Amino acid sequence: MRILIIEDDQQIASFVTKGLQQAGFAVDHVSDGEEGLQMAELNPYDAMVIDVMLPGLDGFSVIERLRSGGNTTPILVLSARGSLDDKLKGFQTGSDDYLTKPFSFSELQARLQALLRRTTRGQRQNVLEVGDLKMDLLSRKVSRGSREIELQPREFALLEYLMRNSGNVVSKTMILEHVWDYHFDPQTNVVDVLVHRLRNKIDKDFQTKLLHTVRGVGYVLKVP
Amino acid sequence: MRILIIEDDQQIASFVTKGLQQAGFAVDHVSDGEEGLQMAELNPYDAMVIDVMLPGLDGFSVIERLRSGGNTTPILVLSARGSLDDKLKGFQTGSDDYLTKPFSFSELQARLQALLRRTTRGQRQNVLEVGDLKMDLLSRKVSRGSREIELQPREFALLEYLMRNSGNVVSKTMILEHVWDYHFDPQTNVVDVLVHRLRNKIDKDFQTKLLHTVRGVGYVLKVP
DNA sequence: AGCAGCCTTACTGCAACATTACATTTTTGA
DNA sequence: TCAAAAATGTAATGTTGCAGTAAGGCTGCT
Repeated sequence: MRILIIEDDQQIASFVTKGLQQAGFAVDHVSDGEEGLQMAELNPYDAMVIDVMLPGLDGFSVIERLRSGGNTTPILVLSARGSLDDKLKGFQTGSDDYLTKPFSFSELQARLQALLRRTTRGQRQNVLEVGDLKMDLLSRKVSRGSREIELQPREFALLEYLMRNSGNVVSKTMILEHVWDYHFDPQTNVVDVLVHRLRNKIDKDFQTKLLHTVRGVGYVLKVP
Repeated sequence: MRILIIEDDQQIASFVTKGLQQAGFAVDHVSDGEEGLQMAELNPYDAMVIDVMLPGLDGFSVIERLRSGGNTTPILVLSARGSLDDKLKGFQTGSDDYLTKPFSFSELQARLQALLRRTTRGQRQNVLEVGDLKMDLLSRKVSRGSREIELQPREFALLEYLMRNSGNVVSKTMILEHVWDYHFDPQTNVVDVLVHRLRNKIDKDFQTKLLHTVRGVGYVLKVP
């Protein structure tokens, strides 16, 4: 899940950014409207958090320009307390929810997740399963059979990608794009190494292997 | 479900009263402590929402007198922002949860419902336990095994938060919000330092460690 | 056999976390 | 009310472990 935050207050921005990262989101943060607009147009975000008070191009203008450009990404607006006009204007211009400062992080997270749930309507599940391998996306816990498995962040991201595409072969290039956000060849064997580490954790101690390599193509996660 | 609200600020009172009525609760509202006490003694409420700042008899006195009279109705305390003392005093005097102003209605509703869920099935919890670590919320005493542990207020608040979420990872952001009531990034390592101090007291002299760090995410309190 | 593609292992840089000392704020008690 | 003591916050420094790199071994295909 990729989130873009456009907020000029460094303290709030840092707080929200770190909080969402710790909750497992991939977060980008910019401090002004112009830059935000560019980022939003260049990358496919699952949601955005936009402050209305911004130097230069303000939040509403950003939203207007995004929407008129055909962008339908869900947007959570941050505004100063008690300004009802802001709220109305927010909904009119095409945002999906708002939050007045000061807000609590847990509330922001709750609303953001509600927004994501609503817009992706049922597409995304909270639990992925392949054979006896289970992954809970909310608690970020992974288990095989009755045994819990501890994964590092990168390993988790890789496994998530493999599980979302289970049954299908995913190429190294695709893995690099989705797990590392690389759009070029790193000229190293990062993927190989990570696959190896993941195998040690999910396949090594088990009879039936789930992660198979397809020579010359890539990898598949499936029951044999 | 009957709820009593003791709150002198008319705007907040009206806001909360209407909100809860629309959510299907039967709500009574009074504006001062004396009257609240009488209402609480006369009627069987499922929960109460009490402001600490009240004209005449203040909120804490109300709670104290209710509790000493044998009343065990769950209580949600409303207090001014950022006053840690209030929180502690709140728990000491026998309230069950607190909320600092300004708060959002959805948060109040969520906490109230959590309170009702917690208290209606089974007894109200005055003691939290994780492994051999015990915390008594009323007497504010903490022990591990047979050994008593002295904690500072902040340490106590942190441990309480960890214990209430034992088994789950809590992020630093969440800790900042619930233990410090910060809604921004302090840009310092307060949390790290406090965790270290807490560890010295609850884990250092013991074989099995309970407080584990999850790199990049936060901390968990659990038996390994 | 030879080679390309993959696996395995060891090493290392860096960021996150732990630890410590010290400064500041708050509380306490005369 | 003031000063000592306690509690909490800040910042500098030390440590650890994840993740990226690269070298060398293995495997299966032509």
